[in-house]
Amino acid sequence: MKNKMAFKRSGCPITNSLDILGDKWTLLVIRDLVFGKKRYQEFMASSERIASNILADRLKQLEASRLVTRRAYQQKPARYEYVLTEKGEGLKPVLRALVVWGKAYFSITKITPTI
Amino acid sequence: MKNKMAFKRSGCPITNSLDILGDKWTLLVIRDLVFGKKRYQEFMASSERIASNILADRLKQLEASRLVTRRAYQQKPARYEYVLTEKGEGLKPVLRALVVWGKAYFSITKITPTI
DNA sequence: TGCGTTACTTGCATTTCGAAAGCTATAATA
DNA sequence: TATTATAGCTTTCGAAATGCAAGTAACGCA
Repeated sequence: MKNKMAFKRSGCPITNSLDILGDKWTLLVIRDLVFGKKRYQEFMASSERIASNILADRLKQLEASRLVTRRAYQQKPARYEYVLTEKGEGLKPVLRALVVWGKAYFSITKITPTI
Repeated sequence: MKNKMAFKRSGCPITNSLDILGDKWTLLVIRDLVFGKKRYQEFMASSERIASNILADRLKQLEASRLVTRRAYQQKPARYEYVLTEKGEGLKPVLRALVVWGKAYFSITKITPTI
């Protein structure tokens, strides 16, 4: 994993946010975390079918950006879970706004997450 | 330009939204449009220094997704401008949420857009 | 005739994505 | 004891996206 955006492109808060969130998967992982998912296989089970390597990469980036915390929930064998930090929880309004917009403009929307 | 996400990955409104908005540039172009920028060179002048081909591609995608309208503001020579549709304007709450989050968690944020 | 402006397009090297297969440690089962 | 299963990843490699630089087209102006 190489860091994708080590420098800041500008001082704009939108730009700073997109440097972390600006791709097709990161906010979906955060959505799952908001829904209470914690484990690797739970994220893998989502209907968007994220590739294993992409998920691992995103979880590492989210940890590096301090949006999630990784901790072992058991030893032998070591198993891990991911939890949103306060910074990560702070993205709920962004997700809510996306839900509102998505519902308003995509008729194919079937599932309506309550965040 | 090939279309990046012709099919829908799921019925989730967040997923549907990210199929259009999920990259590092699209929401920045929309931010500029919200600020009243209309012309190619105005978008090019933004401090994030978008590449010319990427800008052209994003404007085409935004038009295809019906978030912006392209129209000639003069003939001979033909010159074009871009304006947000209602669907595009509908993204303001998303941008506002990103500004709030970006301001809260990035100290390096200098510019504070008022959307 | 030559230069500047606007709105792009093209070429090409680098980077990222993504599907599939593989790996490691341990538990459960035959 | 050997095999299979489970969880949490990592590796490989071809395809697609990105981004820098240069080029193009149509016109106005000097």
